[in-house]
Amino acid sequence: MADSHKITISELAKRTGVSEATISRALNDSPRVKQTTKDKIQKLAKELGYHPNILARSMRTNQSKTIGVIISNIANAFFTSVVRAIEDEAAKLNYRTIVINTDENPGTERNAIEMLQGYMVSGFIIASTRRGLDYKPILGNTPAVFIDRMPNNDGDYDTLLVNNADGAKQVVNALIAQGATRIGVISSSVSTAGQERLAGYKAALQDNRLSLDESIIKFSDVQMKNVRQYTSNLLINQACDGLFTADNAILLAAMEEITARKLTGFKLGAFDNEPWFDFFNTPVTAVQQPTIEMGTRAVQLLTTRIDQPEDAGVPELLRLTVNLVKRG
Amino acid sequence: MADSHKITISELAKRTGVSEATISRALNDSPRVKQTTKDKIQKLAKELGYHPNILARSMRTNQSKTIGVIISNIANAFFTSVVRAIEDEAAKLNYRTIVINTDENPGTERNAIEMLQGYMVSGFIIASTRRGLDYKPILGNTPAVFIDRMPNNDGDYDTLLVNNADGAKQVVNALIAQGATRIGVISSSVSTAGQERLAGYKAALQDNRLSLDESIIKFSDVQMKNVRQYTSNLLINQACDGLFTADNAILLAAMEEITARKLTGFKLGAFDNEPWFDFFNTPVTAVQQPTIEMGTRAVQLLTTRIDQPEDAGVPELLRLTVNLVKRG
DNA sequence: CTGTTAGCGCATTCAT
DNA sequence: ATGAATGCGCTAACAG
Repeated sequence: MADSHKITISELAKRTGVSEATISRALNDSPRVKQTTKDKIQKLAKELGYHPNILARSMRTNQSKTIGVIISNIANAFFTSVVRAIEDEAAKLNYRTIVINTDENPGTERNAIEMLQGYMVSGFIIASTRRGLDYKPILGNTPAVFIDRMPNNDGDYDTLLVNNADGAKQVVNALIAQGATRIGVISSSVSTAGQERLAGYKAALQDNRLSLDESIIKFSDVQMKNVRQYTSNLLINQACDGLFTADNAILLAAMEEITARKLTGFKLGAFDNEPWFDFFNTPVTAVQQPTIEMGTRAVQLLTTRIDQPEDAGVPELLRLTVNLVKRG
Repeated sequence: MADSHKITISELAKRTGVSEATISRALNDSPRVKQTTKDKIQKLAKELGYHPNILARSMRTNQSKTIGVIISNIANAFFTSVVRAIEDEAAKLNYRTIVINTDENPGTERNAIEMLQGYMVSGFIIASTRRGLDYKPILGNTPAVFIDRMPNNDGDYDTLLVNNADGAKQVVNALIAQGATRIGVISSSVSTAGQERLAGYKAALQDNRLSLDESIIKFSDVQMKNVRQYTSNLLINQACDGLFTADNAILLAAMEEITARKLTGFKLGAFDNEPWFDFFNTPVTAVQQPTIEMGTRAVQLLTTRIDQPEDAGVPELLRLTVNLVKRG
């Protein structure tokens, strides 16, 4: 019963006696309106609690100032942090975000993109869950930036990754420096990042003249169902004195097994770092990904492509650096 | 260059020779269209990759099938989990969500609500950050459900809380059972939840005939700047043999101090639980909030109010139960 | 500096 | 069973 009458531009026009066009211009602070008129209109708008209908504006201008963010697994603290940075930077640049979580489900990803097209999103930021997908026909002319994982269409889109191989190598080197000589690894099969991290693991072994044993290289499934079993297998049966987990989700699943079975006598390494790793009973040496930078840069790259397409140049592949955090 | 021509209803009308109205009806599976016509149109729409413009539809129908979610601190794992549940349930009921994080900033909260009004959201789910605010005039007739924190307008809106006092009491009782006799507490001053949890703490002391010492009751600031100092103060200067932290953020800040100064010889309790608390070197007894249930129920309450306002009845205040997880 | 006109894409009367 | 016409709220030509 409060707002019996919704405040629109035409409502303001009626009340002030000027045309809708003038109201619109005044509200958008156009220089083509006399200052006194502007003042009067803006004052009234504030009094009446006018707020623009973003949907109508988006339709009219054919751009919604909204970024569609498609994330493969929001439960992963890494993505949570990236999304947070995306939202902050987007807000700063006067963009809104709509975040969709795909749970690593390729079908969901495609649906999400198409649904967001219906929202007339100005662009996408995507942590891709399907390696093989050709995004060009789906995205059409809509700008997009890919993060964390390389899409098939590298070359068509700006892509923002970290130096996965180097980071993994740093971790494994640290484990070796801590005395480990037989280091098991549980990597991820779903993302390109997992493959690169595995390559870094191998490089570290080679640099340290440790032999490569394929039987202590494991791959987690999407739901992490097999990680606990692999952990015991590596640390007990395979007698590993080191374990490298290739992402956050894998580490936590492995820690469950380590804690439950009170496994000790090995060095633990991980990709992805969280402040609360400091509190773990089993020390974990990890690389911290630049999540804030990744989210911030992604938005900047995207909005540049949206707002100044001519300035954007050819799509780039950027590699951000990671930081080693030694523990134990 | 791919989709040189965007597929709209009028485009489909041209290609099929029928009117836009028929296309619209067919696409919405109206019974007022011949089946064969429907089939033909739906098939073509699929072929051409037609997707409805949600903005146009929302404007026309005056409802966007979108839920505005306003969260006071998304970095808190508790809220992350609730939001996740909200998104899942909303998707199931064919609603979209737009999530805005206010960082406990009251000004941001108000802006967020007004901005989302511009998106014509069908309703709000709000973790309020301002105790004193009267939401009625801002929200108007838009349905809303409040979660985690009691708004001033209880009675006007469905509200979904946990049994804070009881949960805190359970934790403190457990600490006492573990042998603690002088339990310091760091609570939150911003939310109503913090006050209720403090009441639960006091109740537990009373039940166990422990005296209440106001000098070991502290309140965190919003940025948790003072928590580390309080932690040392309580555990060292005040010689507490127990510490109760009233939420996730407070616990983590306290753990920083505990870890840095290697503080031992006390029992730790907390509101909010995370799976990885299992891995901490200092065991923490905590209550797990029903985050999934809270998110799910919030969406159900809200969508009921949106879709069947007559069935919704008077606004309810619901208290969900929490589960104690003993450690140490 | 301001007004008039038109249309974004869609769903919905009211016709037929 | 289908079509014609209208308008949601806004901005962008085009006048003047």
